[in-house]
Amino acid sequence: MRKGEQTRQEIIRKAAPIFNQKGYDGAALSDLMRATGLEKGGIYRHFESKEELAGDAFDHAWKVALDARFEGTEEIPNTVDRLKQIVRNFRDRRTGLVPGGCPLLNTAIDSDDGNPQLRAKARQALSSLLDRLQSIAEEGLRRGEVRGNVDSAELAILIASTLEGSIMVSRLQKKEGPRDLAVRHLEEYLETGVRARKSKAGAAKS
Amino acid sequence: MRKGEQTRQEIIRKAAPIFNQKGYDGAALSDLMRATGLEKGGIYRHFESKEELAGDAFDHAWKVALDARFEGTEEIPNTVDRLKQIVRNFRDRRTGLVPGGCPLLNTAIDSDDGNPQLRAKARQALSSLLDRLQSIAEEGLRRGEVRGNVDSAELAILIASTLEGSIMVSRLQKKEGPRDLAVRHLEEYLETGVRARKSKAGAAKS
DNA sequence: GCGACCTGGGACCGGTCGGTCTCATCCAAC
DNA sequence: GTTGGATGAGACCGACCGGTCCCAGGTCGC
Repeated sequence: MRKGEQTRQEIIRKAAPIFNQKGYDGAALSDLMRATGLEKGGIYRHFESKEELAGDAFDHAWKVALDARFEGTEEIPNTVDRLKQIVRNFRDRRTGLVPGGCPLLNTAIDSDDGNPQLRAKARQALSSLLDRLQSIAEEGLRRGEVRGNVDSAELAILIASTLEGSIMVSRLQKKEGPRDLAVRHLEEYLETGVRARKSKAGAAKS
Repeated sequence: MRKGEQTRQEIIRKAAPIFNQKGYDGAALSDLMRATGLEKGGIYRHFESKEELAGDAFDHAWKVALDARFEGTEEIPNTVDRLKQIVRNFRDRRTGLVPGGCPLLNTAIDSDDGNPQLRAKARQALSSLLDRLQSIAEEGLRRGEVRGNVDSAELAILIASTLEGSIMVSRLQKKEGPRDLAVRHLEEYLETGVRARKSKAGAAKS
């Protein structure tokens, strides 16, 4: 049972870009066979269905994306600085990502009408992103680094949706400008609308 | 040549929601046959290929969406107020739209890897939206209603991508909150970061 | 009201889809 | 070194894909 698991992971790794680029319907078994170098039987030995493989491939792609976006941010002490770095990571940390653009964006649109299983995975992925952003904002609120009138859940949604939208535009235009613009806009917003004013710093709570 | 054109338009109208919901690959001829009530031959009489039909269906869906978003804004004298109303229209003018969410967002993601013809249409659709927003911003700059340091092209991109991203999140969560939040955020930004300060009003150019 | 042509039905096509099954081979534990 | 289960190949399946074509019937100009 050792070689098999290895092959299984290999299939997931090779299949993820196909699903991310072509979507669920667009990714034919023949594409997956070519990408993995396996015949149909070799693939179906490890997965019950195309849908199961697509689900695992999405999980993989999303984990890679999420890791890249939060890479090197845990140790930033100030929560607003941490959020700013996460935003910048959308622009700067792009190596090693699964090709085809943001898996969340792709899968959300792809599974919009049908495929409830993939849709559930997309919703869960969005939640995982929002939860991490929100908990940082909440920490900032507790520590007085974030202005008291900021709603942490709303801030998380604003950051995520602004970035995702700009990624869509950037990919469509094949230009990086829109994404970079969104990053700058959010940086400015975090500075002017979220970070606690200096006069209040340290005098926030305790 | 009269009845035929009528049928053709009917097919486009009926097919648009199918393509918008299921995507190009996901929309099978059998779906289109069911939606239109025609047999295969009846459809292919009016279109050379599925791709041509998909293109026309997208054009239709996008026209409807664009009209709704700019509806009742031309007559607003102040350009910043006009932009604010356009932003609000994303939230408020939703009747009569082609079901399945924003056609631009859907088609941009759908055609991301392949289908160059649909992709070209999506790019063109984005341009049509950005151009209209940008020209309003430019008018505002000329009239001194928009702050001089605002880049009209960047403002257009920021508005479009923020709204599109929030629409994706809203559709995924099946909640309207994220979209409404983006509308509020943009309204505030237009007020605090775009509208010319009162002290300068009237003293802008001539 | 006739005739020509426009229109739509539906059988038919080759290809490809996702999925199954059998069998040879490989590998690993003993 | 043997053996039994894990592994992958690839032929095969029925369904359905997008697309073609011809014919019956409807529509329209005259």
